[in-house]
Amino acid sequence: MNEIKAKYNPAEVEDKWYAYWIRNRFFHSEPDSREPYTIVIPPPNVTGILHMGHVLNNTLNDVLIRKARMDGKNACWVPGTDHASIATESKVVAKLAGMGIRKEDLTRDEFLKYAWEWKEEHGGIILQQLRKLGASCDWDRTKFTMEPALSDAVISTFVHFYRKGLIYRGVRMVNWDPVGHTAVSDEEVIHRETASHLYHVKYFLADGSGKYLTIATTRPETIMADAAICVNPADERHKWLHGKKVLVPLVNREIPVIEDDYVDMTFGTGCLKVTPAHDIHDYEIGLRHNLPVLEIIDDHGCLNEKAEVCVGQDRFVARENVVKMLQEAGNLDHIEDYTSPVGYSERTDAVIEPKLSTQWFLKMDSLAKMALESVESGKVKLIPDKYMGTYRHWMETVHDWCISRQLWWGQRIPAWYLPDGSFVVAETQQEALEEARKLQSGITPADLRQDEDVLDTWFSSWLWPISVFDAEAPGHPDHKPNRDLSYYYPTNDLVTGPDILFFWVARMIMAGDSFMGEEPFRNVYLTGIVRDKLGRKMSKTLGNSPDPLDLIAKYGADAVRLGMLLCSSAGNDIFYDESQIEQGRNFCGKIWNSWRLVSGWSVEEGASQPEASRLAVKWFDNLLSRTIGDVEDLYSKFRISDALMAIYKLFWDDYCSCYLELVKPSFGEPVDAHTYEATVTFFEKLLKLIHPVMPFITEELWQSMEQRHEGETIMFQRTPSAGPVDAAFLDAFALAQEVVMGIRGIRAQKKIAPKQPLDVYFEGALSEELYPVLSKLAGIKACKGTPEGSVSSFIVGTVKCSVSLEGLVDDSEERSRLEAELARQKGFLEGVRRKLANENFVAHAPEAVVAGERKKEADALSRIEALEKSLAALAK
RNA sequence: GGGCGCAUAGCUCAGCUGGUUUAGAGCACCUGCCUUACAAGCAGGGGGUCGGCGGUUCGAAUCCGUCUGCGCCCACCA
Repeated sequence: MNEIKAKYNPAEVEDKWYAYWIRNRFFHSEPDSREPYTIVIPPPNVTGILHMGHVLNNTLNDVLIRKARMDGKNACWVPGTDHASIATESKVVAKLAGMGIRKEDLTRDEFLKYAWEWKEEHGGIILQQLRKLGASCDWDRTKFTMEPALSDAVISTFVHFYRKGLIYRGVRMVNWDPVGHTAVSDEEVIHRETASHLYHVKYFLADGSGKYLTIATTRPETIMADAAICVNPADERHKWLHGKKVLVPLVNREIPVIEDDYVDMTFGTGCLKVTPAHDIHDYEIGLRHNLPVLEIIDDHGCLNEKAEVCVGQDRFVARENVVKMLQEAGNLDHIEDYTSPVGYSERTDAVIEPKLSTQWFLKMDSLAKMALESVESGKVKLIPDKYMGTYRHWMETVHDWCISRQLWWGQRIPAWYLPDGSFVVAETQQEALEEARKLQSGITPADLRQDEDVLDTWFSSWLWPISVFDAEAPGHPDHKPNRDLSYYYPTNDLVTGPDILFFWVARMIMAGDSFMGEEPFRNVYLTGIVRDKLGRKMSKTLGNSPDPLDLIAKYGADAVRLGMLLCSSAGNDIFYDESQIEQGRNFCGKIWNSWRLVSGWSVEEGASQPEASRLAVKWFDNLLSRTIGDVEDLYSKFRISDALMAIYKLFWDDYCSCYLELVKPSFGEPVDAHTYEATVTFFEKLLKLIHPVMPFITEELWQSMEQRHEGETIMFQRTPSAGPVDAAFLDAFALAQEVVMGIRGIRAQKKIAPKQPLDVYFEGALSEELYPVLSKLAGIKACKGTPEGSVSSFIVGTVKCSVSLEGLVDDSEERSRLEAELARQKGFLEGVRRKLANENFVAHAPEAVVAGERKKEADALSRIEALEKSLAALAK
């Protein structure tokens, strides 16, 4: 047995054991005959740094993986990072800007060189940080979504879907991010209610009559792109306009008045300006009415020469100026305040500009159908299942996925254009050349021009659970899985946030269905969002997110892990507060000190076991078994925080506060060997139970319990199993504990020192067997018969406990206490009797329930009798 | 605008298909204790008419309806 320090020092212990685990490659997994248990990490952005959300997510992942490992499974947690194309590219652009370099001035290759340098420099910091948290990832398997093999998988997938006719190229209205200079998918647009104005603008008739109509618009800067004015054909108010032409204000271009049912007669003035280039609905109206498309906003969100006015100005600057000009020109009727939803880019927070452009799309109908079926059939379980509804809704209304991005950082779209504008899709340039030559025989490599765009990041991350094992599999449904893939796939559980349920989870299911014919995981545990005490989402801009590494340094990783888990039921948001981490630290201290106590005992081999110790061992053994059963059940339902709380209470309240107090020898006395052995065994089991949550302190203590050898670890110890449970004994013991609390209560109330011996008389169903427990925990002598003189009495269940207090008690105080209790009991009895007097109740309720009520009645009566007796005795 | 979810102690939550001594836990709080493992601790204690109203039932925190207040998702009525 090793010396144990007075205080637990997490910093030193954590680094030591993490290095030990790595040195022994305990986290590494290879396929073998054991049952696999697999988790793939939700890959964080390669240039990201650890935040509290990661802490929560990865702690949960680590708890699951460590638990599985101790359950004897071959546990494999695959780590890695995501290239996060738009997020990373914008960071690189910002960094270059700081160096005075503009992206536009670089070639693609030059830019990518910078980007890779950045990735090498900052990439993987977050993976280093995860080590501080204790994450037991198989680092040998670390993957990056843009590494060559995984990129190849992305390309194969693209080609596969293209050849199946699921990927197409087309001109569509897309969500344009004018800051990121790229299209983004519908899912990357966040709508927020935004205060703006509704501008009422007069459009004069082209016939010079001076008549005009008024339209309401939120976007006056787009009027120069108007192609028509539209009214509802059923709208009587505007019948006079049918077939007329009006002039676009400021530019005086003539446009027709058209009729379309789309127009809502109750909104605004019932007249709509149609701007096909800059509004999705207008675009559709334009298609129906064959209207010209006039684009006046460029990729940067500035007005171009086609606008004729405010050329070169940013769209919001132009808005102000156009309004001024309208006013001056007499075209502005009035302005009203108006709040409407505006789309923002998830990544850059820029206001999304609907923009017509040529993009690549993946047809979602059939994929979404499969993915919906996977969840509805229960093959993939969402935890909690409240997300089923939104999942279904999304799957049923999903649009085709815009997968092209006008960026450089990412997998470049494998399409090559021929000089005549036609294109071929192929995995390599060589193949593309062959394909192209089938179209035009004389094509040379120099004639081919590869598409400039890259693929959406999610187009690579949706392959993650497959490609991390076998990058050949995606894109090749007939591929024979390699050893890793066939062993580890499907993975078991996925822990992630609900915010990427559709971005990522749903699409992984689609990819799994498509290429493996099997869902990529069984359970999806959706965590909440980590918020601060005030309920605000943790964010860098608010500055309300602590640095997890600071917390780890201050409290220890185990404390941080426990603190995060304590308050994290699945799907609910987490209200982070540092006090939770303090609680974790305190628990570490408790565990530490309990072992300090036990390890300090001297053992006397031949000594007989005190009765209190024998009972304590029997009790804790049963309680441990029962709790292990409960904990297993809670884990199976992913009720991690409840499982943790059960172990926490078992350790602290039951083992430390009760068990150790019962078996603790008097100061300087030795402990008998039986008790000692049991105490150590219990402690070791408790360490194993809590190890998945608190890996460091448990390893430290487990290692110090006896001489261990290199290569031994608590990590691979088996989860303690539950033995038979003597429920009757546990109940009897619980009753005794209540008696102890009652006696302690009287001591506190009467200010009687804990060590002052007391005689206590018991009447009723209290097992005499447990008297030694009472005696040790409450410092009393248990007596039979009737007490003489002053007593203070209380009732537990149907046991009357009378504490003999000759000379110590104040009768009037005792009387009022007893009277209050009597009144409470009478009220209770009355309630029970009211129920029993109800004929309907007796007739309709199940017999067992009625019997239960009768038992309550009888118990209450006996308690009342006992209390009355005590009061009568007091009166004497 | 549509859909989903949530309202239980000061805070965070349990309470599964209605009946287990007239609601539980952790934290916080209050009162005693520096009792030789631990003051980051020990012992004790207070605190909720289970959001409002109505209904079903012998019986409702638990089921149904409705109202109120939150949260989330979806949706570009200009």
